[in-house]
Amino acid sequence: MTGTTGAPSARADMVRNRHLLLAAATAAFAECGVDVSMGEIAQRAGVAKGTVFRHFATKDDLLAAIMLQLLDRLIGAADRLLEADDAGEALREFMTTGVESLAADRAFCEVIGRPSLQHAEVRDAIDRLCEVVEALTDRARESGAIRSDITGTDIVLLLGGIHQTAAPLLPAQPQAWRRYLELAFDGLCSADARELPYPPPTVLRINDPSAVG
Amino acid sequence: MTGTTGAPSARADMVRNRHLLLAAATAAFAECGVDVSMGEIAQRAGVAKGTVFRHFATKDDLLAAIMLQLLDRLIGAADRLLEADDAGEALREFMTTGVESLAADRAFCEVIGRPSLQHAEVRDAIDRLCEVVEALTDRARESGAIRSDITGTDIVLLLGGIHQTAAPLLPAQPQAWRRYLELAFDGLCSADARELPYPPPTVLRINDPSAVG
Amino acid sequence: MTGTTGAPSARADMVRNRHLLLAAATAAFAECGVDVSMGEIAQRAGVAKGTVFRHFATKDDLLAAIMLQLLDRLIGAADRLLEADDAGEALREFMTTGVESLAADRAFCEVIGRPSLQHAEVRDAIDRLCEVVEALTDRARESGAIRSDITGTDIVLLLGGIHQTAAPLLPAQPQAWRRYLELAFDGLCSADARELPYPPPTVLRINDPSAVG
Amino acid sequence: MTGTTGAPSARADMVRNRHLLLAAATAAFAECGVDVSMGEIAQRAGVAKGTVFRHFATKDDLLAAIMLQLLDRLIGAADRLLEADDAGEALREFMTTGVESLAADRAFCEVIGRPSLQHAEVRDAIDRLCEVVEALTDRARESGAIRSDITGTDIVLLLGGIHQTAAPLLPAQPQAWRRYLELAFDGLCSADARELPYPPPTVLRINDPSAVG
DNA sequence: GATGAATGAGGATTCATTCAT
DNA sequence: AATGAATGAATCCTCATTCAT
Repeated sequence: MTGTTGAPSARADMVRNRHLLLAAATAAFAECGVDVSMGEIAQRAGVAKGTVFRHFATKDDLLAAIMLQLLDRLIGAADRLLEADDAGEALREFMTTGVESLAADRAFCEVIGRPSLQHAEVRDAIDRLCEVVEALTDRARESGAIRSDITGTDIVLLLGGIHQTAAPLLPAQPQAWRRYLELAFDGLCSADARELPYPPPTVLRINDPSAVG
Repeated sequence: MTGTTGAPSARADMVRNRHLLLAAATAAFAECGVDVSMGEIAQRAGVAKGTVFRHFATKDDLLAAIMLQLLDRLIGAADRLLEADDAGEALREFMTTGVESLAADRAFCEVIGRPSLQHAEVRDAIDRLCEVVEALTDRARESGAIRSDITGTDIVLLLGGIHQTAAPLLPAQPQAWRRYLELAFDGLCSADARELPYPPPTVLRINDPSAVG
Repeated sequence: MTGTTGAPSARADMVRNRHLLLAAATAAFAECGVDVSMGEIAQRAGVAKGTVFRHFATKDDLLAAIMLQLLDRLIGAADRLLEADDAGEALREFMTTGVESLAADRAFCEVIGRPSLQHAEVRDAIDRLCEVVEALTDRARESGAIRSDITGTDIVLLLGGIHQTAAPLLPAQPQAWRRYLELAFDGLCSADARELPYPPPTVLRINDPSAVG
Repeated sequence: MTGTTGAPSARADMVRNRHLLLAAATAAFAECGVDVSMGEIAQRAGVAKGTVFRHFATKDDLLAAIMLQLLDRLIGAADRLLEADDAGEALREFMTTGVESLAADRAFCEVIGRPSLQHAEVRDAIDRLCEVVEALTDRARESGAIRSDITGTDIVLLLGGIHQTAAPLLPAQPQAWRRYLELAFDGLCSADARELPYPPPTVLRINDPSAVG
């Protein structure tokens, strides 16, 4: 019956702190970029600096945890949309969710290529995301909703690209990404276009020069 | 007879150092992001730390100088392409040049929204770039090469977005951006698509919340 | 039973460090002037550089803290002497204490007109000092111990002046200030002298050109 | 006939530059204190930084040269006043000149105890100043204008002390030193006072602990 | 002799991380 | 497990001084 007693156990406190920290860090990174200090994050979470390090041994670990959160959310969304009737619409919805998530997070662009993304867990999550999006994309392709030479990894990559396209506008026009999402989607649909000039990425090994794919 | 003397003047050395520095800084920022230290840049350029500051009073000034370099290159390219016969092809060529330039520069994404971009010169260069690309886009639109609801600022923004899309792949596949450039271009051409859901940006005032355009 | 535990608490250590730092900084500023580096001060206090900044956010804050220390000591001394029977002797004693305190501090002269003296706390302390010394002076004047045209602010200013007079001698003759204190006091007592040629300062707003008093 | 030709010789230029520099440095030190940079001084003098160093090998040398200038002026003044009829008035006039000179120079107080004052030339000038002021003081003492236990070195030291007394007021009340000069003079005249409690300084070896006088 | 570019030691300050309580 | 004080490496930047032209 652990967890049902009135007084919060030390364990429960820890869980709560972890959530507090994750939330505070997400907000801090989103607003200020990856250069926010651990001190600022601790302050936002209302805990002492030492507590941050008890939960996340290094700043990179914290960053990784946040990325993991985002990735898990996306994986979940993609998973659910696998059940949808209209495969094309499902893909579009997934991308909407994806770009919207990124749009709230100034850190994402900065974080690409940081050591944090070399955390095994993050890499695994990216792999899983690519897999499920691959499935989503297969269905859309098979249903004729998108052209034939688009892969799931393309879709995953486009999320960041679309976000970046709109990024400079976001402070003034927080919804501007919708324009570029649609534009990208139109590209994905143009069935009559000649084939894309460069082979699709097979694996997504971020910043890993050994993965000459 | 200026410039024909054999011995390098102090002035000539200074110009050389400035070039050395600009090159070293471009490379350093591209590889390591905006957080490379001025010391690292000095070392790469083979000069003392003080010399960096003699040429660029602050780190932001150096960053601005580099951005200016990039912007000027793009402005020049766009200017020249204004003379081309095939307006659609000209636009595509401009975008190719643009994305290629960005692809060499990891700092670009990070730099969006930094104070350096509030340097008047940088803002002016962005304005000029938008203007000339607007002209380029007008011609392409009028010739029917691209759909009617695309503006020059869209194009400028897409440069960064396309680059970002491919960015995670670049260490392993340095040409991967070509795929996403083509994909984006297909989007620009899909004449039968419904109109884009969000109005085009009118001005590009990076990170300026007052510019609700 | 607070304070009776054997092991020194972190808090107690901090207080000790703060005292160590204040002492080290006072000595360092006194010996070397305001240009001693924070590093030197840290070293003298036997702590790391970061610790100095944890206690005093900027060098000016540290300087202000030291000045505050000195001022508080003087205010306390003046306060106590307000109770003395012989008003003239009380004033003389206060000045003795004052000059003696300054004599240990080479930084005092340099610090006049530095931003640190614009710290509100320091200004307030100077105001308070002037007030209590004004009272001390009033009593001395009323008792006929000093001439009629001398104000408390004159006295406060004289402290620095007497110290400065002897300053060049202090390394070789640490007590030399006593000679000039006595000389100044004789000036304060010369009842038969004609009135001083320039009006007394009303307020002491150090380095504030707007305070044309 | 050197120096009478129309075209300025290199030598004449150098002399002019030296004067320019001395003037600029005096003004700069007076306004900003000893921490003005050599660059600022060069700029004020309208010459390049290298030129400053050709004339004054180090910053301390420049500081010494300026102090020398001031000391020479004071020596000259004292010399001339040796001829005056009223010995007491002559001393008072000398002190007026002296304090006035110091009042224009924020650097003076800061410079006491700097290595620059250990320049042999500066020490010699101080010795000469003390000598001639000693003579001036002797005459005043003999004429009964001042008390018997005051020496020339006392007078020289008082110059700095009187200046310092008024220093905090000078930005707002540039003439305030007159008040404290008069006050000091009254002290010097109080014939009925008991003897000063500490022996007079015999030599003035600024900041030289070996000169236990 | 004058110039001003280059040097590099040194300074204030920040911040991730460690550790005693 | 939480705290927050201490650490010290790293950063940007300044400035006296040197030196090639």
